[in-house]
Amino acid sequence: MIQPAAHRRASIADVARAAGVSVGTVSNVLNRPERVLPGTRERVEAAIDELSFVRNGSARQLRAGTITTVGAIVLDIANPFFTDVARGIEERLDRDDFTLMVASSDDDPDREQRYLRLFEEHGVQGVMVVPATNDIEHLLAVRRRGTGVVLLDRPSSDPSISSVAVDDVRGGELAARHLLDEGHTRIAFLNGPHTIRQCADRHEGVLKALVEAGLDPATALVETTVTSLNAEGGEAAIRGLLESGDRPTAVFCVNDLVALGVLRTLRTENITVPTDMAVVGYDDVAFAAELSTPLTSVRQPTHELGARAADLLLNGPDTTAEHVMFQPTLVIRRSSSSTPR
Amino acid sequence: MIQPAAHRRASIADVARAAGVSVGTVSNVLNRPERVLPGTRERVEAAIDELSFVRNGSARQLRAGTITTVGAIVLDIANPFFTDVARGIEERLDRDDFTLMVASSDDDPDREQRYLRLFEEHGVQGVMVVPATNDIEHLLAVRRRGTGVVLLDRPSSDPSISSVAVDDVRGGELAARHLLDEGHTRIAFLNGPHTIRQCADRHEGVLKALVEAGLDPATALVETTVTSLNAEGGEAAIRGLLESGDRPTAVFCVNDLVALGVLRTLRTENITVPTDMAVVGYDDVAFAAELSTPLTSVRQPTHELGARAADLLLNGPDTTAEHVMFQPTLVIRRSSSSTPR
DNA sequence: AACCCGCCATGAAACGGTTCATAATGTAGC
DNA sequence: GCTACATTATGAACCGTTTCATGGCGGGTT
Repeated sequence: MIQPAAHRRASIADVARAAGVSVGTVSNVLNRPERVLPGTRERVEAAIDELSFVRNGSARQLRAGTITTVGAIVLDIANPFFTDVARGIEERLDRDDFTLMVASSDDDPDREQRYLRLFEEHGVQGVMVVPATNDIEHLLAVRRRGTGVVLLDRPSSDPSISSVAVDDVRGGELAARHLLDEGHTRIAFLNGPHTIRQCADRHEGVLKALVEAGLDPATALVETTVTSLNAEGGEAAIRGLLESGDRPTAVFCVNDLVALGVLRTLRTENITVPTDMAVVGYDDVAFAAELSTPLTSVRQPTHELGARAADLLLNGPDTTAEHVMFQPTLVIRRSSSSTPR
Repeated sequence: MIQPAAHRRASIADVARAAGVSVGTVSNVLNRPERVLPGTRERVEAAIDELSFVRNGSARQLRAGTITTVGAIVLDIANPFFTDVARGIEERLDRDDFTLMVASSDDDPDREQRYLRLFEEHGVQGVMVVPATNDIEHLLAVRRRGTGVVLLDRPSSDPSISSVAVDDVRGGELAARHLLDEGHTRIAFLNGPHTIRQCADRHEGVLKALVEAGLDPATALVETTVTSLNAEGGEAAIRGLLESGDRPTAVFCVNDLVALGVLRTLRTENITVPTDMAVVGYDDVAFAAELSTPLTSVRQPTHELGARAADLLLNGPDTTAEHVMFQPTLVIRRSSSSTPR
C-alpha cells in the first residue's frame, strides 16, 4: 500500500503563517522573487525548507491555466523505432524547456483513448499520437477542444491536424521492388493489421510494385497478419508460414523486430538467408546492420520525424495544419541479396 | 504556435446550465451515475456531448486528492533494457487500472530532478526511479513528503525506500570471471560513470574476479568511461582504446548498446571477434543472440524487475521498505568464446 | 506642507471540480 | 390526514494556487 502522507502536505498558507507573511507574498517568492524584499524572501524560503513545502501542481495549473508539458502516445514503447522518435521529440522540446511524457498504447485503441483523455484532462499543451486505428475522429475532437494534436508517423488527411510522416506506400514499394529485382516472384508479407494505417499503406506499396512488375498479387503475395509487432509475433508468423507447406522465397516484415524473430526462427530451422529465403525489414534500427545476416531494411528518419513533430506542436501554424512527409530509403544488406551494395 | 481554444473550455457549470440541473448533479452523473434518475442523466449526457465537455483533471484532482497514475524515470528511453522494464511495469499496473507515464533522465541529475518534481507536484501515487546519481537524498525527501518511491534497477540502503534490483556486483563478476576463464589477462571495461551506482557495482564485481584470480587490477584492467551509454559511445570508446596502442584482448561493455558499437567498429577495423578480441555485453537484449557475432551478455530479468517494482509501489508495506534483489545470469555466446555453450 | 511616485505587502476573488448537509418530492403505513 | 422514510436534486463550502486591485510607507519634488 502506498503510504499516505503522515498528514496533509504543507500548503502555501502554512508557509505564509510560518514566515509571518501573506499567501500572496509566498506566491511571489515562488514566481517573481525579484518583487519581494530580500529579507522577506529569505524568511519565506526558510519556511519553505522548514515545512518541506512542494507546490501543488493541480492547484497551480487550475488557476494559471498553462503547463509546459506535451504528451506522446506511441504504439509500442519497446520498439526502438518509437523510442528513437521519442529522442528526437525530447531534443526539440528541451530547447523550449518543455517536458515530455510518453505512454504506450500497445496497438490498443482503448488504451490510446485512455491516455489521450488523461493527457487532455491534465491540460497538456499538445499531444503527439501514433494512432492505433485508421479512424482519427477522436483526435479531431481533442483538437477541436483546443489541445494541440500532431499525428506522428502517419499522414493526416484532415486540414485541422498537422502530421509528420514517412511515405509508407513508397516504403512498401521500395522493399517489394527490391525483392522482385532479386528475382523473387512469390513474396510473403508479415504485416500488422490494416487498421493501422502504416500497415495498410505498406501493403498498398507492395501491391503497386507487384502490379508494375506484371505479377498477379493473388498468387505472388502471401500476406500474413502478425499478432504482435515484435520478435515473438514474427516468430509465430513465420512458423505458421513454414508449416503451411507452400513456402515463398522471400519475406518482407513490417518492422525489424518482426524480422528479428523471423531470422531467429529461420536459423533454428536451418533455412539459409538469403539463398533459401530472403528477408527484408522496416525501420533500419541500430542493430539491423550488425545481425548475423545483416538485415536489408527500409530506413526512416526517426530523429527528424520526432523533432519536426515537436516543432509543429510548439511553433506550428495557428489555423492551417502542416503535413510533412519524409521519404524512406532502402538499405540493402545481405539478408536479401547475395551481392549487397 | 499551439492554438488556444476558441474560447474557454466548457465547465461543469456550463453543462449544468445547458441541462437545467445543478452542478452537483452533473458531478454525480460523472461519478455515480446510479444515483441520478435516468431521465436527468440523459439530459446531462446530451449536454456534455453538445458542449463537448472534458473534465478538468487539475480541478478534479485538487479537490479529490488522488490520482491513479504512477511515474517512471529511466536513464535512457532508447535503451531496450529500460523499455523492457517499462513493459513489465505496465503489465502489472494494468491489473489495477493504473496508468504509467515514462520520462527519460538521460543520465542527467537535473533532468531527473525536473521530472521528479513534475511528478510530485502533480500528485502521482508513486514514482519508480533509476537514479542518475549515487546520492538519493532527493528521493528520500520525496518519500518523506508522502509520495511512494521505489528504486529501480538499484539497491536501496535506506529503510524508507523500497528497491528492486539485480545484483550488479555479481553481474560484473560473472562477466570478468568468464573472460578470465577464457584465458584473458588484460581486460578493458567500457563502463559508465561511477556516479551511476550500477556502473560502480559492476566495476567492483570485475575487481573481485580479478583479485580472486590472483591478478593485479592495475595492470589487468583498463577501465574507460564511455561518454554516452549507447552504440555511439561504445564506438568512440573502443576507437580511443585501439588508438592507444596497448590493446587488451577482451572488452567488457556496460550494456549491449555499447557492445553493439564496439562490434560494429571492430568489424570495420577488421579485428576478428572473439579471436583477436573477445566482447561481453550486459542486459542480453533481444538482438544480442542474433548479431553477426552472437553476443555473450549478462542477462537480467527485465520483466520481473518492472513488475515487482510496480507491485511494491501498489501493495508495498506501509512502513518498512522491501528490498528485492534478483540474480543475473551469464549467457555465453560466440563473441567471447570459441566453444560457446 | 502638499503632492506624487515607487516599492512591497496584502487579502480576496477566481480557477473547476467534488462532497455533503439539506431540501424537495413521492410513497407507504397507520 | 399524518408521520416516516426513501429517492433525487440542490447549492455552498472547500481544495491550493495565482492574480490583481488596494493600501501603507518613505522619499523626492514643487
